Amino acid sequence: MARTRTHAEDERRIYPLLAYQADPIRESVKWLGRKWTLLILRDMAFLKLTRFGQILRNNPGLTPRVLARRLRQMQEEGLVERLVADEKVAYRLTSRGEDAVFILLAFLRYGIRHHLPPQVARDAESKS
Amino acid sequence: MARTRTHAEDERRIYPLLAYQADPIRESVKWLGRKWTLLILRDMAFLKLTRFGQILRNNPGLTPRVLARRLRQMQEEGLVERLVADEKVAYRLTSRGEDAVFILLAFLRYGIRHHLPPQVARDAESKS
DNA sequence: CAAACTGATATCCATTGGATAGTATATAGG
DNA sequence: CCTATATACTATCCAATGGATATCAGTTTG
Repeated sequence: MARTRTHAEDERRIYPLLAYQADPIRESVKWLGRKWTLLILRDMAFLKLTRFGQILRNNPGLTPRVLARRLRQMQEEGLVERLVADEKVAYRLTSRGEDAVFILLAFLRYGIRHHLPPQVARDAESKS
Repeated sequence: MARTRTHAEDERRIYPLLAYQADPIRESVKWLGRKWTLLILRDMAFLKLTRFGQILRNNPGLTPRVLARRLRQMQEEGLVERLVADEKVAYRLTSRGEDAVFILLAFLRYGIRHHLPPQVARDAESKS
């Protein structure tokens, strides 16, 4: 009864051979690709929102529990910093967080081309 | 005991006023931002992979169940098409799927800057 | 002084994703 | 000819994540 290998076993057999596979897309997707992360970055980068409540109100569907967890993760990953001044909390992008604007612009461009009513998309294209 | 409004109720109160808020980043993130979607697109766009098994083997952690579901969703969203020729299945990017390369390139650039060992990152920058 | 707003946290349930095993069909080798 | 292997999946089951709601402690505001 020779047992066949499972999928995970196959992977463990194959991947040690590569040892360190530099895979920048995989890495950056891993850090930035979780739900809400890019939308929070957009609010901070383009709309200059800094407050918990502002970001929460600007993202229908986002709940306080999820926003709190995402902001904590983004701090751990060095994308944002949490500042307390005058008893008030403010979140600010780090330089690493600001570098994500190029990704946001790529999504913006794609969204304009594919997710707007055609007339609006044409107007937007002609302006750029 | 005047009940306070829930978060979801607040949203329903606010958002109908805006009726249609064109939000290209939100839309494109919604379609492309689910786990594995961008990595599958990368495999197809850059590595020219077309087969289920190729994509599966190229993404450690991705399981057949998830890949099958993601490919089906990506077909529904018009990102890929499923072709059967000669009893063999092949997946191909649609033009909409190919437009996602700009997003992939933005992630690539970010990943090179922030998720590679510094020496490797410098080498990669100087070549571009 | 009470209501409302701030930045959260706690509890609970639904959805999604991951690990593993198994299917049907086809081809290859001993 | 029978076994082994590959291909493209599907089926079960469990774990992790996300969403809805309520709540809280500490200001502000009316």
